[in-house]
Amino acid sequence: MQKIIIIVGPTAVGKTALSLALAEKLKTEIISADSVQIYKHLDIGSAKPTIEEMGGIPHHLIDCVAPTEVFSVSDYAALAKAEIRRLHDADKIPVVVGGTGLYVNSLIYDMNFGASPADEAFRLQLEALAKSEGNTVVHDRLTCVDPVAAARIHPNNLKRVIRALEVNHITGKPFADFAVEPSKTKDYEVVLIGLTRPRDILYDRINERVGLMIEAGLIEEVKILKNSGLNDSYQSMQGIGYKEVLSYLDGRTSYDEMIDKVRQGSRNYAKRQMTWFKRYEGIHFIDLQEVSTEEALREILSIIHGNCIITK
RNA sequence: GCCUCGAUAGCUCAGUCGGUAGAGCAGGGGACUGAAAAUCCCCGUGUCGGUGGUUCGAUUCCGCCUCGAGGCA
Repeated sequence: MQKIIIIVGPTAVGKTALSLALAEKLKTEIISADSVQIYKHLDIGSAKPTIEEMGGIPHHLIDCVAPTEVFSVSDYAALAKAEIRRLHDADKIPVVVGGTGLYVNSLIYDMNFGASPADEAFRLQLEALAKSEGNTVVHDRLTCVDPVAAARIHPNNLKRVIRALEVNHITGKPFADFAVEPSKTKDYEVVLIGLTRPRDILYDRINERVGLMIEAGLIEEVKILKNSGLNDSYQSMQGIGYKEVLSYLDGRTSYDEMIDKVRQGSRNYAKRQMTWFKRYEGIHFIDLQEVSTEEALREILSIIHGNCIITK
């Protein structure tokens, strides 16, 4: 079974720098697992590595779709798996790097996304129903057709309730069929590395990075996107840093407030990411505050080669 | 100097007709199967500015003090 290395961690922890060094050492290529970097023209706000930073190492699943397009996990899984196959065929160990937990899940678990695409009209209809009759009415419908899924999804989590109904609507089968215990993929041997830093230090880094993004021209970047016709109804514009700057450009928030909101959103996001990654069985956490890049690399290499040194 | 209004959770504030108090945000924990940087759930003891007084009992009423905002001189 061929190996893949997956490096995860909260935003601003230092994934890019480490993965670049690792890819260099392994003479391989990088596959991104990031739901915003997938978009073209969302560069500064998504902390996309620049061409210079990439230093000649090929990156995949970055700049794949236009900001006007809708993109989903199943799209991601298909594209990423194709890249992984290609690298394996070339005898390279793919390095997957990213902070989007669901995308990572789509690679390490066997997930069945195939059967039910999105049905926009159906979603809108149920959203309207929820607005007029309340969330519980929609949830009650789910209880009728799929009590198992209904029991697992909170009535207020409208998105999920609607998705479960959508699957049922399209396939005629309960959502729970797709949501059994996730089974680990047999396609490859996954080496999972989780990058961490003490909470307060990570938050400081986030706050600082937002300032750097502004200096680097984030507002100008969003202005161009806005002028090209994008607004907050687009999926791509829901990213942290984009929605807030858009709101500022529309005069709905002050400059200072906008900066605070971007920082806040990033911090909250980092916390959610950490919750997600903590759940992975067999993940090797490395605290970048305690070890140097060199030491981290050495540790990762020894994990890859079997003699696991597990860090605390 | 005088008058008025404030002072309650890390922040913004609500409230207690006198029986020691609660929202939003922040923060913490968690969930997550085709929007996931999205979406959602759970967690609130704080000398109620200080100090005297009235009272069985004061954060609440009264006096004084401190600090802040505004007004009049």
